[in-house]
Amino acid sequence: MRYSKFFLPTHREVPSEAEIISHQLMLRAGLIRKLTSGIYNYLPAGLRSIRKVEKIVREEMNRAGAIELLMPAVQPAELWQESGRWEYYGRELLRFKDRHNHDACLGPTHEEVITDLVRKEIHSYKQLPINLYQIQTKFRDEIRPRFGMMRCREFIMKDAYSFDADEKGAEKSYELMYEAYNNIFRRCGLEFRAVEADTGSIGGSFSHEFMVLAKTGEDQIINCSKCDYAANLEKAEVKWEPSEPDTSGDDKMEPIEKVETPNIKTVEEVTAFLSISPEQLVKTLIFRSNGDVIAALVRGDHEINEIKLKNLLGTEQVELADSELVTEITGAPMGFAGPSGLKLKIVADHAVKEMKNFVTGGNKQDLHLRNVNMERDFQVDLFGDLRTITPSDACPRCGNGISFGRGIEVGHIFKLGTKYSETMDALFLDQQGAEKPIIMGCYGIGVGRTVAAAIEQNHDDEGIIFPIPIAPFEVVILPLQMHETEVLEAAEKIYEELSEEGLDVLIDDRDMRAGIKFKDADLIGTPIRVTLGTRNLKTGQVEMKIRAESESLLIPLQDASRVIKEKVKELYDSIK
RNA sequence: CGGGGCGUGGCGCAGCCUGGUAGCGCUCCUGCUUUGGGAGCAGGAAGUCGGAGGUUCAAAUCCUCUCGCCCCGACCA
Repeated sequence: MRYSKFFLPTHREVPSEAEIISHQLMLRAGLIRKLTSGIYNYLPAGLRSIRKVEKIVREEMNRAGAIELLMPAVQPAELWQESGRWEYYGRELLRFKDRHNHDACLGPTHEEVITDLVRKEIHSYKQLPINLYQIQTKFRDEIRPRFGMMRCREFIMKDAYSFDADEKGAEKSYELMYEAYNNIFRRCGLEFRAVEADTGSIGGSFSHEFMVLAKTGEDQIINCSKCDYAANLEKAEVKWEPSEPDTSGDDKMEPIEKVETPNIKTVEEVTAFLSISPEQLVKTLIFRSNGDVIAALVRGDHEINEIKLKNLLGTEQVELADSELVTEITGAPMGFAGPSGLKLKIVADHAVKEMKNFVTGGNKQDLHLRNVNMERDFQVDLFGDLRTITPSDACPRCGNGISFGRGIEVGHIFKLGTKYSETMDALFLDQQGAEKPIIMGCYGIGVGRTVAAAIEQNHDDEGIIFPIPIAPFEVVILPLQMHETEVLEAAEKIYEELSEEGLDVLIDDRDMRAGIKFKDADLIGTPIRVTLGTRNLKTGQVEMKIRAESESLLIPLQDASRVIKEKVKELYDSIK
């Protein structure tokens, strides 16, 4: 490609709308332009990068036995009503009416459409297993789009759906996708990690997220220092074992004691006021859960995990109560809630089970209680893992230490089970002639987000440092003196030779000063830069520089194409 | 939806408090000089100051409403 004939508008200045580095660089390097909030144009260079990710995705999906198809963006409301998600998906689902006043939506995902297709066409175990995928534009009307390509409303997604006759087959399909995803992100040149995750609104029983490791990631992830356990913070299990029964006799229940705590509300304030440690206090949190109100108890030094709470309760939604509701339920302003005397369902974290003679709120303004004990002073309806893991916790699998990090979710795979096939009657006849629901899995990759994550992970002060497999161009050639025929001809020759080899080459044939060409080449992040100038051509040499390295080297002009080609191969090999 | 911030040539911003000729840097165009890390000089183009209403002799500036965008939170792949 000739820069002069291409459409690659770069900016020197950082657009004020962009906060994170990948967003800034994608705008500056001319990869994307915003149309409106959360909706972007992919400019030609950005599209090239997108297409390269798609190509890797296709190759690995096909290799795993999946089959590509393409489903519509526009979907009828009936299917969503049938699955129940017309209500449940909420305002993120962009709805509209067509001219006949029929409700429709723009697909944020395609479980309904694919399940409908499969139930109509697949009726026998002989047609299973099958895994169908597409690369298609999705629309999710995000409450708050942000960070450029990271959280858009309209975005390109690869989504795959597997259909199996039995649980064992479904597990196999899941593992195939797990492997394929590892291959895809490795081949994109990314540093990533598969972590256990919550299933969210897609539903299902089990899932992994593929996280590109980056400081600016929206998700917190934890991983074990010894074994291969890794999980999203919101999912990470807390290791809990009942401790040995205390036989020392120190566990005697003391009489309950009221303490005046004027305007002392937070855990910090209460523990300081009473000279106790947070481990001696139980936090009582009031939640709204599908119309019910419940109380959740965690130890003072622990944080409630709403997702775990939601899963323990088996409800679709939990919401921390507002001050009005707290006052109504406990009879006291926020900060003085306690479990004793509450006429509510009470759930508690495992750690609370071990506690004796602890402090809670007194359900009265400016009152706390000392020496509160379970059973005697209140009953817990349900115990469970309710708290967020902390750095001092042990790995839930092997018991060794864990570490915290941040990641960008670029892929997510789910074991769906029969959630959709049962509600939508996607059934098949097994070998015995018995009718059964098909067992499903679904598997997504954010294509644009993968490009953004790659930039987030690979950049410096000058701009992007693209991993070569997803770079818009593999090689950029800079003829510095456009009026020197010697320079121009040498550059053209290398350009033609490399292009004929099938490499993606950009030649910066603009009549611009050298500095501008260097700056743009660095900004765009092309892995290999070849500079031709009168200075080095005098001695028959051209300069080759790897974007990711600081040193450049001189190579003889006559060997240039061969050496560059070898370097391209070397860069690819370093990734595989 | 709650909190905060911002809308002024393509981009980045000043001007607003205290109303009175719409400015700066970059970009863009022309010419000359320059030419290995975002050149210099000279000339030039480009803005209904987000929109609507109001106050006023006079509004980018003050008031009211409204639309859009960004950030934090809630929420969510």
